[in-house]
Amino acid sequence: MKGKPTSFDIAYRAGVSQSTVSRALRGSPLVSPETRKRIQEIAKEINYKVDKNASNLRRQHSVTLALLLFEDPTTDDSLINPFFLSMLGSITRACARHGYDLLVSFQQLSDDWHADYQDSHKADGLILLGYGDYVKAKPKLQKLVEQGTKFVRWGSLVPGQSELSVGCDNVQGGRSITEHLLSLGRRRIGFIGNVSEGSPEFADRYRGHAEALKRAKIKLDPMLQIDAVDSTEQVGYQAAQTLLASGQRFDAIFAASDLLAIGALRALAEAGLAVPQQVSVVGFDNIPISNYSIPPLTTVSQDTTRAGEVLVESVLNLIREEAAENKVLPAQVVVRKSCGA
Amino acid sequence: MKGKPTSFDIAYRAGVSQSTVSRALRGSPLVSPETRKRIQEIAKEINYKVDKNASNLRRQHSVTLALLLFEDPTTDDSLINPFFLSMLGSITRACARHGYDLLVSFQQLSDDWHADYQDSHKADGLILLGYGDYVKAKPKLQKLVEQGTKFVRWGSLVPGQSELSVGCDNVQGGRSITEHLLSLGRRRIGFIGNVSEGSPEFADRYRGHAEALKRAKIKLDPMLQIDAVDSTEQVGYQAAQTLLASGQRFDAIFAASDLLAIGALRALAEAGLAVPQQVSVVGFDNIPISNYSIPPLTTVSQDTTRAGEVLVESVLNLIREEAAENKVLPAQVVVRKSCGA
DNA sequence: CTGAAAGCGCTTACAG
DNA sequence: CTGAAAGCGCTTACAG
Repeated sequence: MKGKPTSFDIAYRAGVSQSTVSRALRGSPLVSPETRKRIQEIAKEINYKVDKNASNLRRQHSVTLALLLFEDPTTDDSLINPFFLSMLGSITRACARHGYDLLVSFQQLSDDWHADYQDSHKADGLILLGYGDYVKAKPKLQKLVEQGTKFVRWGSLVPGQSELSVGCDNVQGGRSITEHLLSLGRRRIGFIGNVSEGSPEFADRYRGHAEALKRAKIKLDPMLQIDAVDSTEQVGYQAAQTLLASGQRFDAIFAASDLLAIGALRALAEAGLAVPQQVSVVGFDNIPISNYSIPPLTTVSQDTTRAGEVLVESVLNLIREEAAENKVLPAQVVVRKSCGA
Repeated sequence: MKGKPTSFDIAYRAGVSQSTVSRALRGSPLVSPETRKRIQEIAKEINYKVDKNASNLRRQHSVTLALLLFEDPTTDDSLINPFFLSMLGSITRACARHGYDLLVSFQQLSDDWHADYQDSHKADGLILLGYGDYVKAKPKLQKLVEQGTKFVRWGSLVPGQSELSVGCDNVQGGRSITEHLLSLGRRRIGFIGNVSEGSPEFADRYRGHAEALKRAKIKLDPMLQIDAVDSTEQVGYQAAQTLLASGQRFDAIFAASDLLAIGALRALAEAGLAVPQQVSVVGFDNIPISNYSIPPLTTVSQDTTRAGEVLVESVLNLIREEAAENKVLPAQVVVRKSCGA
């Protein structure tokens, strides 16, 4: 046989029509068990696989999802946020479970990705991860919704958002971890991370932090909040240095991400401050390395396995035109050494 | 307009034939500049994108590569080797540069992936990462080659291999890092990692290690080599404990991967041994976190950006039926604090 | 430089 | 339960 076998080759061998072959292979009930069995055997024997392009063209969908990772073009290759990377792992697995393929791509906000993926029928739906500044992304997302693009965004629920989103409960997570710190007797807690509208996740974590303080009747001191332009170790290091240099007293640091926390850990070590004896440090995300920092980091876990699953199910609902609603997943404190518990 | 626009819609609007539209959009020289311009404008205006399924079906290829990550099904989601993850990043980017899409999937060695991807025309070529035990994988790879599957394996060059591979020079990397350790006066160097045929990378690193010792006229002590069933922090931790418990004297540890080294660091810290004062520790891979371990890890860098590029170019060569040869990329020592330089 | 037509390999109404 | 036939939306040899 020259070239890849087609359904006609099988039909010929099985002595049936090509239609029957197609039906048998797609699991149609309109075919007798014996015929189906014979066809399946031949297919296996000659290593036949349905041509996806033909099948997709005919059925007008691709059984493929696209994962679009947005990223700051200024950051370098290797510094992809490990949190996104574990999301990628779980999304890949969730797709496989649902019989979908996963296309992965890095994008810039300016790119024409919606068109590129969905309009060209490369993917039936999109999953957006790490869109950068939400304020900038919002109008584009809105336009996508209007165009009927099937997509879901990973992130915080934002008032007035038009797109579907799945995220973890950042407010609750921030509240829980701060409550934990308070339970350990910490009172002056530095917060590293942006709290602007453009970073809804971080802002929500800060909001939860503030709520916990309020419930404990402790005044929120804005001097203890340090901006972090990005979620990297380097930025966390610098932010902690800024906090140190400010002369503010503090007995704990709540970094809005583990990467920031790990940077803070380094700055504190250099400054000769013992963690957790002198300063408790906690992060957010529970990325794999947080377990191996020195000391191991107390943090807030977002269940990435579940998140990947929910993300995939959500786009799938959109694709099937079924009801799909925004989801907020619970966040859980993971106590390790860095907080001093 | 109902449904997605097709090339016929554009042809109608532009007052030309559908063939001309297709040619104009594919950049055929057989179309006048004015016609092309008009067509392109209309396409943009009505948000037209070539249907990939139709195009691929007709052209008999998919302009897509598949990245297959093999993994031990027993390990949990989040523990994907960070080294593979950065490879993934660079492979994704390299694909984009070449105009290819990237399908990502986790596989088990037993799966029917070759069929699943290439035979079904989902991907034109495959990139294999982390195939587990090479001895087990070999027969399957050989069969793939015989079937004409276009794929490239990331890893060490193995005598008698039939498939195309791209890897880093693990022998040279192992030699260089050991030479570095020797230059610092270290003489009894523990090696953590398997050295069997099933793990050709690790075996090569050990071979380089042995070569360096030999050149320095130092006897290789097999008692200082500790197996590591897997490349994880946990396993590294245990292996270092085994080494410690063995009662062997050692003034350095060369772990075959950074993850193993980071585990060793933890075991040494617990044992009250100062790194690098009492024991030098070095790893291999230069994964992002190695820069943030305490102390920062001296390691061997595999240039993942370059590796991703070469991997993609290699499969592309195979696909285009051009000459493709096995590639070995240089490895470079990255000196940080953990070695005591 | 342009158009009419065949065909890529399927899926699925339609007819039996 | 099965077959003949149309058609998904392109690309490209063929003819002009």
